[in-house]
Amino acid sequence: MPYFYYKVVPLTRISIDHEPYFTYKSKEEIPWGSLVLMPFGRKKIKGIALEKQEEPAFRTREISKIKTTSLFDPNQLKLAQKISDYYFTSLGVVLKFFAFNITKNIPDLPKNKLSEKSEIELTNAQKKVLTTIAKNQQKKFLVFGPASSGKTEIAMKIIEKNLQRNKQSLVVLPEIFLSYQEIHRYQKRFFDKKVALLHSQLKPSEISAIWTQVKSGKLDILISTKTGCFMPFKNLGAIIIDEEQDISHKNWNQNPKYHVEKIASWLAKIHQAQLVFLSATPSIKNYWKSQNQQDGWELLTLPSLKTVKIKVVKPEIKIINLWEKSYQRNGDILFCNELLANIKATLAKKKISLILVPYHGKSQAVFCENCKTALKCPKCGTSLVHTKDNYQCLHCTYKISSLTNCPNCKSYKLKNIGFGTESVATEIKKRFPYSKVSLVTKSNFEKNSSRKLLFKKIKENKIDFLVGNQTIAKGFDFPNIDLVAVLNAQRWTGKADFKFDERWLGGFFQVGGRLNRPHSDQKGIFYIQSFKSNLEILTNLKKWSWKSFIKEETANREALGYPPFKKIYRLSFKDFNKEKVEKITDKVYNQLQKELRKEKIEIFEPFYSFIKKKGIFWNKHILIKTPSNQKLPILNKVLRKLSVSWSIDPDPENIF
DNA sequence: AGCACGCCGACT
DNA sequence: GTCGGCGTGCTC
Repeated sequence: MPYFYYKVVPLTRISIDHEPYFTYKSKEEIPWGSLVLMPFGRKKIKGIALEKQEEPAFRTREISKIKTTSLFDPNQLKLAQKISDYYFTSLGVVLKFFAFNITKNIPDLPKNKLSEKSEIELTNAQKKVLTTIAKNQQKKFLVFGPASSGKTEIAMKIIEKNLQRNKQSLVVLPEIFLSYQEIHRYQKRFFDKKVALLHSQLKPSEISAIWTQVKSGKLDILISTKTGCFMPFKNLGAIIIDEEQDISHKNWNQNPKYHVEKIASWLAKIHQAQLVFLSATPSIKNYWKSQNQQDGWELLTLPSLKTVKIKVVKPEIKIINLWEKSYQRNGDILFCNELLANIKATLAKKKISLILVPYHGKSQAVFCENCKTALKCPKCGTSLVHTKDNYQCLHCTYKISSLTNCPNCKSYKLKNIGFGTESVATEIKKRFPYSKVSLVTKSNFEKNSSRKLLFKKIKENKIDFLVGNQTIAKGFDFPNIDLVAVLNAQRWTGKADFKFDERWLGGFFQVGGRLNRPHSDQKGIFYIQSFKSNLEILTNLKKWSWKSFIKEETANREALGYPPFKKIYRLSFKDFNKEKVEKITDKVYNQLQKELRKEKIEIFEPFYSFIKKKGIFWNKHILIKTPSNQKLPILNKVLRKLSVSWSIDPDPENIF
C-alpha cells in the first residue's frame, strides 16, 4: 500500500535554530492541521500534520494515530509562527497553546439567563473616540480614562458595530475571577447574542463547545483571559484588551514569555480586526508610544464623567506616615488613631471598610526567639508564611505543621512578627466583637459558589469588614464600600526594579477607583499607612492624576535608559547544579560580549534572580539593552543559537 | 528527555 | 594509541 507523506510539527522543544518541520508517512490521508501521535526519538509525542509532501530521500517514520482532525487553521499557524520568531520559542512549543483538548461529545453552550438591555446615552467625548476608532482600522488605540469614565461603554459600542457586520469580538480581561462584575455587564448588554466565557477552570467539554462555535463563526463574543487569542476565529472583527497595564496579561512563568499586547496585534493584523486597549492607569510604555504615535499606537483620552452628567467625586485620600504618628500612638500600630476613628464611623453608618494587608497568613515572618532566626524555606531560602494550619513557602510547595519546633535549634519559642491578612481579621473581630468580618483570599474568591455568597452578603449589607491582600481589591466594585485602608504600604517599595513604582502607585489608583462609583452616595475615604518616607510619588495620588505620574516616570525611564527608550532582553538559565549555572552563564556572557562588541548593545554581567534558588533550581540572568526601534539582525542570530535550556524574554516586566 | 558523537586529557 | 568523561546537538 502506498504511503502519504506529511510535513509535521512535533509539539516539543526543538532548538530554535533548527527547522521545526519533520516528514512523516501515513497510510491514511490526513486533513491539514490535524493533531496526530507519532514516534519522535524514543518517545511517542503529539504533532500537527500540515501539507502533503513528496517522498523524501531520508528514512521516515509512520504516524501512529490521528487524534483530532483539523484542529488548526492556517491563521493560527501564521500567528504561532510570529510568536515563535519574536519570543525565541520553538514552533512546536508555541502550538501547544493552540492545541485545545477537544472532546468527542460536544455539549451546547449554556444559555445566557440575563436580560436587561441597558443602553446609556453616549457623551460627546465618547462619540468622538468612537468615530476616530472607526476611521482608522489599522491603528492600536489606547483609550485612557479615569475610573467610571465610560470605557466599557466604548468597548460595547465597538462590539455592537461588529455584530451588525456579522463579525466576532474578543474581549480580553485580566484574571477572570476578579472581573466578574465587568463580565456581568457584557452578558446583560448582549443577552440576545452568543456570548461565551473562557477560563482555565472550565471542563474540556465546555472548552470544546466554545472552540466549535468560535470556529464555525456562530459565537459572537468571546470574553476571556489572554488564552482566548489562541482560539480559531472565523471572522474576528474586534479585539478589546481591558486593564491594559495589568500584569496578568503577561505569561511570565512559562515559555514563550508572551504579552497579550503583542499576540493581539498580530491576531488583529491577520484578521484585519480593530484593536482597542482600555485603562485608567495605562502602562508608561504604551502611553508614551500612543502619545508619540509610535508603532501604530494612537492615544484617545476620556474625561471623567463628572464633567458631563453623572457626578463622580474623587475619593478623599489620606496618606499617613507612621513614623510621625508612632510617638503619639497608644500602643497601636495596626491602625493610627485617625483611621480607627474613621473605621468606627463607617461601622456606625453600616457601610463596609475594605482593609488591605500586604502579607498573607498570620504574620510577616515566623521568628525563633532562641536562635534569633526567621523560619526559612530550606529549598528557596525565603521566609515561611504562617497560615491557618501550617507554615508554608509561597514560592514552592514546601510546608510544615505549625505545631512544630524550630528546625534549627529545636526550641518551641516561635513567634509571629508583624501582621498578615489572617491576624488583622482576628484583631478586628477582637476590637469590634459584634461586627461581621470576611477574610477574602484568592482561593475562596476563585470558587464560584463562595464568591457568589460573598457578593450576596455585600449587597445585602451583611458585612462590615472585608480583609484581604491588595491584589484582590480590583474584584470589588460595590456602592456600599465607604472606606479603603492599605496597611504598611511600604512593604511594596524598595525593590529597585524599573516597573516597580508604576505597579505600586497603579495599584493604589485602582483601589481608590473602587470608591465613589457613579450613581452611589459614597463619600469614600482612602487611607494609606506607611513607614517609608519616600512619599513623593504619592503626591500624584493626592492630586488623583495618573497623568502627572506618567510625566515624572517617563523622564526617569529616559534618564536611566529603560523601556520605552531602550529595549531589554532578559536571558535566564536555571539548573539544580549551582556550579553549572555559574559556569555556563559566564561562558555565554563572554561569548555574547565577543560577538556583539561592535554593536550598540550593552550586555550586563550574569546575576542571580531575586529569589536566588527557587525550589531545587539555581537561577541566573543576563540582561541585554539595545536602542529601541532598531532592528538588530546580528543579536537575533546570536540569541537563536543559544541552547534550548536558555529562556529568553524580549520584553521582561521585571529585571531581577 | 535520552542517546550518539566528538573532543580532550590521562594512562597501559 | 586508546579508553572514557563530559559537553553538545539531534530527534523525520
